[in-house]
Amino acid sequence: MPQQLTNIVEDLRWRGALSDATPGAEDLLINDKITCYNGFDPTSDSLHIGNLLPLMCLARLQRYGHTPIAILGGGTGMIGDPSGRNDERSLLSIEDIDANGEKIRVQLEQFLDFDAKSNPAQLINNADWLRNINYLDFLRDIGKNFTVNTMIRRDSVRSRMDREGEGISYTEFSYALLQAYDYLVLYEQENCNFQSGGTDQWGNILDGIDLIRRKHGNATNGNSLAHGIVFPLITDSKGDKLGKSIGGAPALDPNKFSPYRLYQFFFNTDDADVIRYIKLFTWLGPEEVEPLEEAVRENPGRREAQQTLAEQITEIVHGQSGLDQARRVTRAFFRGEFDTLSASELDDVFAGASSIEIEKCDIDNRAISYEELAVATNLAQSFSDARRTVQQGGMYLNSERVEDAARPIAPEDLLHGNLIILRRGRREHRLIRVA
RNA sequence: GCAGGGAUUGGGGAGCGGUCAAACCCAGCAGACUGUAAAUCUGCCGCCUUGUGCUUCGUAGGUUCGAAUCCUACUCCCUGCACCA
Repeated sequence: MPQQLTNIVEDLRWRGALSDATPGAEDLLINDKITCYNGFDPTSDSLHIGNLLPLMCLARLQRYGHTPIAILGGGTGMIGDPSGRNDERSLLSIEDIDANGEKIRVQLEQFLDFDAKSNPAQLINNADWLRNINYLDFLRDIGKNFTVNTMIRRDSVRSRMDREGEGISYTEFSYALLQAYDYLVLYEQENCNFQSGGTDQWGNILDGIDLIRRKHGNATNGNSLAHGIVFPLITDSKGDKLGKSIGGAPALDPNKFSPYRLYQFFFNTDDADVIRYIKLFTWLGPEEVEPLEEAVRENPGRREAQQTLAEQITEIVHGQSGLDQARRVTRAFFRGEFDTLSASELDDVFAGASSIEIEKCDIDNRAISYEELAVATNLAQSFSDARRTVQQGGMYLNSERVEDAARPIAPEDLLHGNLIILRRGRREHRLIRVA
């Protein structure tokens, strides 16, 4: 009998999404309507799957009637958060920050409901207030509330202080004040009394709460006026950060990381991690997840849970059309269903899988070798790599194992008269269109 | 500032005049086994025109028939000490 989730706290707990919360926070989440903000850094021009957890949690809060605020760090991004880093950041130009911010704004908008009647989401850029700060005023009003003694005790600061050569710049050292100030501003202007974030944000969040306490005192019951909740750092069963194995977290921007690739990324999740990820990253509840848990146990080979995870996330991030596309490409590559696809569906596959074009006459003249194509499509890093892999039996042309890396591509190799599929190993595919 | 130590192929880390494209470990890739999994086993893991081939061992020079290995200068890092406070 699946358990029932009757409130947001039970929900988050069941998902393993709640790592810590300030005293009294849970009571408010259950019995009150709160406003919670979460910051997103414009350090890159796309959100990535590491942002999925905070994003989903804001969305979950909204579904339980709370009001979410997504903060775009257009101001804080100019300084750089030292949390969780062991080296000084290089500063981004304002133009880059703003350009990144615009792209991220668009991505954020799809996760939250901005038209809800009682609790519409908000998207705010902290550049609005941070960029106009007067230094002297800030030192007098805000800086006075912080002691350096406490600040240097933070792990993120201390680890950098201990390093002789690098150290931490005054700029990054000051970061904590800015984020605390954000919280104060949001508390005063938006009635925002919750902040969420990863565990690495715990210190920053507490700083903000403390600042609000100094300015506004405590609630009548003695608890803080402001609260914080933090999410665990998501690692796989080997202890690696999610996405680390492929060298960096997959981007949510379909142009940087196609829906197909996102689908595949999650489809390949280990049995040991898949249920945990479903709970963290999808809307599915106990009644859907428990059967999947059973499926992993009883019949892991069918990969029902992995498929569900991949489908759910792809749809959440890229919508129904993105999911359809990912599915079509998957079917085409892994079941070789090219014959059954119509011309327009084929176009869709081309769109969903990165492809390149080559000239028909080069095929007719047998002017292009397999290894050249493999390198050109980035399937192999170098000719040596291509040959090596061929030698090891890891390269395929249209599902035929390639014996000779130097073999030319000939007209009879074309599928549908204009299509070539390269494959490396079991799941790395490249599509080549012949024009 | 003084005195020592160090910078090696993605990471860690051997090598200290030829036998070094450079041990070993991790990561990565391919194959086998499977389930587009994990574990395990095998192979690979600088580049190319596959060769007594080419370019690599912080940067620039030098010594030598020959240097990652020796010398000089420079850059950066680490450890002591001093200076400052």
